Amino acid sequence: MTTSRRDRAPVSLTVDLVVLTVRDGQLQVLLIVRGAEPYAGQLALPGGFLRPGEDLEVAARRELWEETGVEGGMLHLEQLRTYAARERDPRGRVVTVAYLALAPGLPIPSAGTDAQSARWEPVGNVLSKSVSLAFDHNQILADGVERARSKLEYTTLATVFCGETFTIGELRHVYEVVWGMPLDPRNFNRKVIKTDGFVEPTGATRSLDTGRPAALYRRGNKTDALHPPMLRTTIT
Amino acid sequence: MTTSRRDRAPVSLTVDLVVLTVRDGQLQVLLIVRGAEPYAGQLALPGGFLRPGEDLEVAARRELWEETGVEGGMLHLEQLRTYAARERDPRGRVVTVAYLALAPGLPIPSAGTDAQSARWEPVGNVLSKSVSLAFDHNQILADGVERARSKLEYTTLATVFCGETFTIGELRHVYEVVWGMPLDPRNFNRKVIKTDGFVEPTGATRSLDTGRPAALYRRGNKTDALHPPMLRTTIT
DNA sequence: ACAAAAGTGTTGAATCTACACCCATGC
DNA sequence: GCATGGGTGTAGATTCAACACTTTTGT
Repeated sequence: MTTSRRDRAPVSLTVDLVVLTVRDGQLQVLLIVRGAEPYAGQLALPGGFLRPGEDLEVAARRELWEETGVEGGMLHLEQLRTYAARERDPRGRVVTVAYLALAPGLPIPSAGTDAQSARWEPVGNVLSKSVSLAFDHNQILADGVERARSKLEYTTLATVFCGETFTIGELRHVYEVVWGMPLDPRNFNRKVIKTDGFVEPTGATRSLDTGRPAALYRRGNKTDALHPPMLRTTIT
Repeated sequence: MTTSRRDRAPVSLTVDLVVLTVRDGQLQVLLIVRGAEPYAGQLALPGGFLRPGEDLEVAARRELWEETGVEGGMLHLEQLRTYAARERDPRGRVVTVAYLALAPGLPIPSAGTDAQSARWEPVGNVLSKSVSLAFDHNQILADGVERARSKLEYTTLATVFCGETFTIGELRHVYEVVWGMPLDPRNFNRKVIKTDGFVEPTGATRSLDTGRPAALYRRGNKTDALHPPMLRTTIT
């Protein structure tokens, strides 16, 4: 190690969050309107600077709370990727660690202290570039959505989009929205039920406006890997 | 954004590499003996400080070359994860971005300028703690191996462990070593051949010491996703 | 001839897909 | 009754796992 002290680039670290939910039959992302330069007034992912001695995941939950009022205590949070391109932030060398959060349908967030406002936006509007985000946040969002899509295939993660208890139909709805394709309700039902540890019945049922009441389930004990995976047999 | 300047923790960024290869029927990782404090004389993953204005992936290839003499030009390199626990480095707040590299059987590296020596070590010896690494590198290695194992299932990545051209037997050997389980040569053959874009025949054959010569293949045009995946049907 | 590795055939089991069909509720 | 969504049955196609068997080389 002959690295001299001046070869060690000191950088600022930020944490940004891709918070996804399923609302109104669409996959939506939580965005804020930036209140300060750079990119003041523009839409961006929630996030901010890591504080001295703070852990990344702690910082992620804190920023989420401060900027959007969303309580991060019980949502699924996983590290997505780190972005460090030189020109990504006009303030200098700012490296960001992006996190992916998946949440059940959340209340419309109330503006916190650090943001003028926060809101849900359908990801389709952002990915198609009709809504443009600050920094490289369009890219980060695209990576997050891609991660979510593929994780639905080989993990039980879809259940975190649902509430504490849910019907198989609701779970199927999550898959259909995230993958953007219809699934056969009858085959989906069987597949989920017979996959060990995916969901477990609560015994209760839920009545919708119309139709037969559906059995309610909660998340199974299998946290992640699905064997065999839920296949989307169409082309990718 | 009311973040004051002192709330922005300046950190040092390092890049560390989990370089995996298949040698002598074992999955092996490239390690160096640290030449400087902290952890001088102890084994560690190759890596080092990011230089001002340097991109992460460039830094990863540079450190690999400087510390081990391995030419990173043509090996598969992907970001693994970022580690930022407060106590992970005695020098202060040092955050590391870990990269995973997969390479065909490489020559035994010659020591470079920054390391007293570099060598291959079977990952089993490290994961079982009979070999202990500096910093949190044991954890980083475990995460890298886990990533490699699962990527073999649903991507064509196993081919990067092979040379430019390879036999199906060699490819199967990669799977067997990384997954640590025997596979049926006959079924494996068919599965790989019929999976569109996995491998394509070169027309040539290769003779081993004994047995019928095997047809040679090169990587197919499908870079990543495998549909359907190569399933390990046994318990995980 | 024999050993060894490559590759093909085949068979029964399991799974997937596309339906027909029944069930339970609100209106 | 009728619309609507929940859930079961089932037949044909596809895939999988296991293993017999043939092919092609070196010795």
